[in-house]
Amino acid sequence: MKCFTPAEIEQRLVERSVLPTAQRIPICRYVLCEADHPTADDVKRWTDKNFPKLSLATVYNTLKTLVGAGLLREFRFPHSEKVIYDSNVVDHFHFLDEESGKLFDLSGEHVEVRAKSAVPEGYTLDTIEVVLRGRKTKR
Amino acid sequence: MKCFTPAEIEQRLVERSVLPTAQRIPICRYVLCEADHPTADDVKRWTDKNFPKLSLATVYNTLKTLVGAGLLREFRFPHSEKVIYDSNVVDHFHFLDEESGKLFDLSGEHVEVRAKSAVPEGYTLDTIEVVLRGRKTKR
DNA sequence: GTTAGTGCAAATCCTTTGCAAGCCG
DNA sequence: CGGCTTGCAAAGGATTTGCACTAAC
Repeated sequence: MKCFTPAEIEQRLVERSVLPTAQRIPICRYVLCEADHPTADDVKRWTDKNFPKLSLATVYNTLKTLVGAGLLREFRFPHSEKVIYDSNVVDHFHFLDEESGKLFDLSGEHVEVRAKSAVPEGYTLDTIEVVLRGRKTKR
Repeated sequence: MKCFTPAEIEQRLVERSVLPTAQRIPICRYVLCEADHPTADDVKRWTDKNFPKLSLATVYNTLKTLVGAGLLREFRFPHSEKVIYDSNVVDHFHFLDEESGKLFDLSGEHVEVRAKSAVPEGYTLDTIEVVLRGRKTKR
């Protein structure tokens, strides 16, 4: 898990032309460092504990702003209707624990996709998404 | 696109212990034959045209029943918050046209995934999901 | 006649939006 | 001052649910 100092967070925001407001910094602290594939709801629960005056709308606004700034990615997975945010903005895949819903990041080294003949006639391939699903091995 | 006769549809339902009611048969006709990755909404729009008395709740109930019976699969894709139904119940992957939202089925021949080292320690791999995303080639 | 299926409307969940008020440059 | 940000509450879209009604064994 990456860990940025408050100063580093502020710097990253400024770099991307996002004003580092009093609400955005704590949200970033959680979302970019501490959290692991959180939902908006997870973020709200965390801010409720730590920064009680922060509103749900601001959570959503900030998350959207961060996604727009390229500091965060949003995913939608088959197992949940909620949007899931990922501070890992490098291309990667996921492994889903079907029991707990926990997600593991998989880098390109772990998964190889060969999609040569898969792109329909007249189309250009843009991105590849892979989700492996499984569960804890029973023994 | 598969095409079943009304009799075949009825038989498939009965085989899976799903009562072939007056509402379910038309829904199946659309969903199992005519439709291409429809949403619940698509189904409702179709029944509104062809079987006006059919309620939204029945559409959802029927879709859920069909999924439970293994006649239909449901998917959730990153580009849409709606559930998408697929009459192709054999394992396969998808190509998404990011502009139109249209989905193409890809069989295992088209895409090869090597996931050897990707499964986290202590986990067993269950299924693999792949979505390729792209758009029409500009020329 | 009992059980399963249907229709309707209300409810729920997640997310977005409108708008008035606050803050910062 | 003027624009961006915030908070609140209301609205919105997708799906589910409660319940009375109907239909099929």
